[in-house]
Amino acid sequence: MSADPLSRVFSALADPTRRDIVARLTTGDATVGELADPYDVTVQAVSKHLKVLEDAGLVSRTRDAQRRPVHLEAEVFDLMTRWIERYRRQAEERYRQLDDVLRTMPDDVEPTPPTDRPGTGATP
Amino acid sequence: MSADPLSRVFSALADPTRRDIVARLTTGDATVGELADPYDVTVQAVSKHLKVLEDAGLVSRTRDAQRRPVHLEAEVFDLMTRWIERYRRQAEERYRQLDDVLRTMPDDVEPTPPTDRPGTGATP
DNA sequence: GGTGTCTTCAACCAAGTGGTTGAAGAACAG
DNA sequence: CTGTTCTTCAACCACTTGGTTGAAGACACC
Repeated sequence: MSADPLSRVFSALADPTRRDIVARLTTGDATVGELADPYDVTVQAVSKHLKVLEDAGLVSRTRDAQRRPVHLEAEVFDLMTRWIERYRRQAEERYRQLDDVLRTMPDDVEPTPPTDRPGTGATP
Repeated sequence: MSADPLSRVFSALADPTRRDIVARLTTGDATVGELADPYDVTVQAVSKHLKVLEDAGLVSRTRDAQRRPVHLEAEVFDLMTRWIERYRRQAEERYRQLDDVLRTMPDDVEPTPPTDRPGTGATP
C-alpha cells in the first residue's frame, strides 16, 4: 500500500461496489453486515472493500461492542476536487487563449509550425 | 474494458504517471514520444497508458502524418465532479443536521472543532 | 464457564495491470 | 524501392485484485 494518497482515493472509487458503499454511507453510518446485505458477495469481500476505503481515508471505523460501525470521511473528497479543478481550469484557460488567438488571427498568417492542431474544433 | 464510464475515469486517474500525463496535456497537445520522454519507461508503456486514458474519454488522438498528437478532453472531468459533489453535499448536509442536534443540546462545547467526530451514529 | 453473533485473518484462485522485449504498420526522406 | 522515424501490436512476466472458503478474535448473552 505504498501509493500516494491521491492514487489511493482514485483507486478506491474506481470500483462500483465501493462507490455504492460510499453513497449509502452518506445517509448514515452502518455496520459491515448491513453494508454487505444488498450485495450477493460474502461479508469478507465487503470487509476487504472497506479496508480499501479506509486506507484511502474515505471511511473510518469505530468500535461498538463486537460491531465496527463505518463512518464516511467527506474531507478526502477535497483532495480529488482540488486536483480535478486545478487541471480543468488550466485546460479551459488554454482553450480560451487558443480561441482568442484564432479570433484575432488574420487568415494569411502561419507563424508557428502546425504541431498545434487548432482545427479539430469541437471544443466547448 | 466493460466497466462503467465512471469506473474507467477513476481507474485511469488512479495511476500517478497517467495523472502526470493529464497535467502535462493541459499545457498543450503532445505526441507519444514527447510524453514518454521525461519518464524512464519505454514508449510502449506510455502508449498503453494513453490507451487507458483514451478508453476513459480523457484524451483523444488525431493523426498528423506518422504522429498521433494526444489531446486532453476536459469534459469527462465533469462526470467525476458531479459524482463527488453529489455525495459530498449529502454528507455535509447530514453533518450539518447532526451539528444542529448537538447545538441544541444543553452542554455545548467547542463550537467549531476542525476534525470533529461527533459520535458514531444515531442515538440509541 | 459455554454458545452465538459479528468481524477479520489466512490461504488460495482467476483475472487484470504495468512493465518488458521484439516485430509489424504507417508515413515521410532519399 | 530502401531506409528512417513514430507508433502500435503481441507475447510474456511479476504483481495486484476481487472474489471464494475456512478458521480465528472479540464480545454479549445464557
